[in-house]
Amino acid sequence: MERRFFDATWKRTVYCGEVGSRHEGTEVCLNGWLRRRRDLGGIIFIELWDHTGIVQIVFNPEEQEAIHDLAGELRNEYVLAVRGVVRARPAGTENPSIGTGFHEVAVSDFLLLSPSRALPFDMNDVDKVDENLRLRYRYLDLRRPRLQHNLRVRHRIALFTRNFLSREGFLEVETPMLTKSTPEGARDYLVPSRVNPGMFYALPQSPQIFKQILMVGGCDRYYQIVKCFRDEDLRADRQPEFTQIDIEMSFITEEDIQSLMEQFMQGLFRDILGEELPLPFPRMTWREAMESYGSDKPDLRVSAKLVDLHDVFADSGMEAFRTLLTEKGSVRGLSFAGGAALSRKEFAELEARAKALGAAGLAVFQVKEGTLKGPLVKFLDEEAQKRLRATAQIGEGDALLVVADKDWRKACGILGTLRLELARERNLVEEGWRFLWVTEFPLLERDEEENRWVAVHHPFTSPNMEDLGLLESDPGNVRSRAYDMVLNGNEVGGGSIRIHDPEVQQKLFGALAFTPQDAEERFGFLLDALRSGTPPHGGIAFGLDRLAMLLCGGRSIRDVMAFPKTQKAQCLMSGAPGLVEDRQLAELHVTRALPSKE
RNA sequence: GGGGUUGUAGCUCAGUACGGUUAGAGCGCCGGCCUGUCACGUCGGAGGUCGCGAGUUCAAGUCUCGUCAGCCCCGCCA
Repeated sequence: MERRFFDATWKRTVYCGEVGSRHEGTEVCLNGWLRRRRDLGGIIFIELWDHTGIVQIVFNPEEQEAIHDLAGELRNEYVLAVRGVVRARPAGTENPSIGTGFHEVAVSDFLLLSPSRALPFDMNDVDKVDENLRLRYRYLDLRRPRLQHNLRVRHRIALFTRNFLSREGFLEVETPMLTKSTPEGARDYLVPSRVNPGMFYALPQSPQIFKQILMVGGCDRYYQIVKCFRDEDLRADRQPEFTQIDIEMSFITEEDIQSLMEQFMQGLFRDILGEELPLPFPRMTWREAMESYGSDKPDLRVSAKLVDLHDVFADSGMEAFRTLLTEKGSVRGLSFAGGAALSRKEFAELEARAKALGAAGLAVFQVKEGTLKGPLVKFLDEEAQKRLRATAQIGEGDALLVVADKDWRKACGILGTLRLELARERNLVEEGWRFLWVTEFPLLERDEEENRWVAVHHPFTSPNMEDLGLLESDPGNVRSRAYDMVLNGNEVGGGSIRIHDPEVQQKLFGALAFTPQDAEERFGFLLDALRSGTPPHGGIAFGLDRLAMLLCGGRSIRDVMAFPKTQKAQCLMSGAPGLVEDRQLAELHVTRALPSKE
């Protein structure tokens, strides 16, 4: 037979998953992958797949003998163009478990477009396959309905974002990928400059400074869906390159951006999931989040809260706690409904976990048969016991876990971790989408290694103007104008009102222990810009990958990225990163200095 | 940098607590039979450096040490 090629006559007239009653009796052309074949000796069925679904094709030797004979050679994942007439399946042979299951295509002719080798894993059973292999053969993994769905959801998120922000007057502006390294923050990915020997670009950790300068440049409202790069260790929700929805606005305060971003989320969830989010989202200060939930990104689906046991133990007979409290230490509790049933062994296991998190110990109170039990009860008089039960709101059958530490953040953090672990183990995480804003983060925190103050958010975040006076006297207690959007215990976005006053900016660089020359050298262009007529401005950035992950119900952002990297930041498909030739390095004025193997 | 976990046929796994014939199963692959299946059925066949390297032992998939890789977590991620 003459060799035939794919041409206009073989282009599909309908997607596989869309074959239905309206095509009955008409000839259609389908393009897709052979997902499964059932050769009954005479009649042959194949399932043809594309991203819309699956349809059954019938090769009947009585109807098309020559075509049927050729079909015997077909194998899984061959790419075919198939022509045939759509008809209702004979009564009793319908398959309601697939969308097209009441119809089939009686093939009249087909063209093999591309055969496939025997594949390294079974396409029909790919959910269980080792991620190693899935990443190496990502093009096969991508043919799974799950990943197809995720990529399409991700596209719809990006599309909704562009439509929403464009409608609200935002301008999408591209900022450079080859930019300048700044020493603050995450480790940079560096790119050597061939024409500037010894000099390096950095890939952006975020377009932060550029978007602020766009505000100085009169752009008023900017956004960008943009790749960002951070050379830090990976996690299920962290990749070295990831995508931000980056947003900045002029002449606004916190309330403006927060309420607009709530509307954005409301629209997005309506569009993607058909969910109606109630507005406004609750606001919570960072301090309250830490004290009540032991986290700066509280998961409100878990109802348990932490309590401050200062008043219970301040005058108690418990010497160690009393001393701790007089020295500004902290005793915190986590009420644990049903915890009275906890066995000695289970508690020991809990205590071990608390210690692994850095706790000196873990104490427990249990309410059994109306009385408070536990090793510390003997230190508490009747009054203090009453206060404990009232403060912690524990009743019959409940328990209270107690951690003491000289640092309240540590005590709360440990209980916050236990709170989540216990809730997950005991299925106490409620369904739903629980958003909130966390506000008033501290501006600065102490870096003990470098022995200096560093920015919690970034060095362009505006301090709360009321706290400006504390910048030199008590830097740790300066509140910032930063805010995070938190969803179900995930930080999905974070931003701030920026510093638009060059003097405040310089003051902050001072607090971060930059010399004036340092500041000028590194950020002089920003300071110059700020001195050139700068509107008050602020913004936010959302992690597109994390949002997509949550909206797809996934556990890892790898499942919403087409080509993710492994925990060692490698691409198993392409083999990146790889070695380069000496000639390339020489051009870039770079030499290798490999670590010696001990 | 640290802790945990996994690694046996192309894929998913069993076998390892207590070392002992020729390392098994299902799926996939190859071949035969089979005309309404849909995880088609059925008969047969090929397919193994038990991640890699040392060590203990008469004997190692199994025990010891090291190492590599995937995943989860801590540190880190303004």
